Amino acid sequence: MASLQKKPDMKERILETADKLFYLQGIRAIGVDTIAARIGISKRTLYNHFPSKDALIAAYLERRFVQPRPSDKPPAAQILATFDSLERRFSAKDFRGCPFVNAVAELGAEDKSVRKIAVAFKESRRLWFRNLLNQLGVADAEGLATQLAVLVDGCIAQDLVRNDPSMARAAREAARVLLKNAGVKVSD
Amino acid sequence: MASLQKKPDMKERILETADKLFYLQGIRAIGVDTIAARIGISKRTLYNHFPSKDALIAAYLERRFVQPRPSDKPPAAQILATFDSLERRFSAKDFRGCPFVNAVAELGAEDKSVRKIAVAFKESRRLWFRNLLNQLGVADAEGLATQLAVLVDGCIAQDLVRNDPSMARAAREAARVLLKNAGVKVSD
DNA sequence: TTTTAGTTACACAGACCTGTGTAATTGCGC
DNA sequence: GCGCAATTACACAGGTCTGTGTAACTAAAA
Repeated sequence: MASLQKKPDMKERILETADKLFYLQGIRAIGVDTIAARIGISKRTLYNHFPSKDALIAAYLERRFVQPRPSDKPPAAQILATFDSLERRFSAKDFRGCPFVNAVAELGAEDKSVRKIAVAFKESRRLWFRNLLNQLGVADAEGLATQLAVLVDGCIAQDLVRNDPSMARAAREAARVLLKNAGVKVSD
Repeated sequence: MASLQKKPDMKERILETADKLFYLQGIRAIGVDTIAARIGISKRTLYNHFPSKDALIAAYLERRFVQPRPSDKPPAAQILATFDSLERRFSAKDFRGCPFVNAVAELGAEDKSVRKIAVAFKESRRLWFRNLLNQLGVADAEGLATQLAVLVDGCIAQDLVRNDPSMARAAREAARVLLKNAGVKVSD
């Protein structure tokens, strides 16, 4: 009972629920039983869609790997808007840090596949910054992109422990100074 | 056998070992059996010194809460030296991020006592920065201290996933720019 | 020597975990 | 209605974990 068998891909339903639980409570803290029970399916069904918990973890992280959608705003505004968006997400009470950093922290360095996707995610964001900086004609786009990536992860970590969304604004202000210092015209 | 009963406080020996294992492999990943076995003592002895694993975790984090020792170097140099020190620690292969951030990531937000000590640690470092900035006569010492704290945690998180000690240098360069922008004379 | 505090070995309870096996059942397309 | 694929309930193996109970042992203090 209580299972009306909605069409939308069982696999996706499992992933949705795993995402919520893994992210909010930790990967190690959540067992597959818990996930199945939350959806109202049997554990067997879950294992029919994912061969192991590790596979589910991998799929969870891959699903979290989303690129920012392209924008027509000016590059400098896009960069600063990153931090505004972070501040908004910090304010939601279901924010609990970066899922990739958390996964590496939880699962340890020996878990190669987790570390691999985490690195890929971090690098993809750094490259997104670098691309915008190149559009702005910044000389050391490489270095500045790295610094911006550091600011992003820094305010995320700070908010994770402090629950203080204003950390995003601090990071934004720092980013603004760094951009100005690199010769970028920045409005506010 | 294999237990020569060295005097030095059993409690401290337990903490030393717990520290190493908790930090390198994760708190949830290490059981009390593992810690006891590593020292060569019985699990019973461990529980004679700590009433529960939670108590051991708390003691582990408290032991990690060390303040930087006072220095006679000029304040600006002390601030920048923070990042040099981080780069050195990143290069050691037994570095695995910030134990407080990791603990919060692992144990979740519901664990109040862990979060509490993590917040205290982050704030103590921020205040250390603020104090130095005040000595330098920086106008917004409060805000800049927060930004520096963000840079510290940012490069730590980046190094945790990327294993790239140069992240500390990127953060240091960003810190240098922020200091200069605040009117601080900075040598190199 | 006797007392005492710390430690040991070891078993065990109770919980939770991942993953599998199986036979019955359900819903859907045909 | 029939067949088929997905799902279900449920038991279970085998492992891990935290924490306790107990009786014997050891070393050092008294």
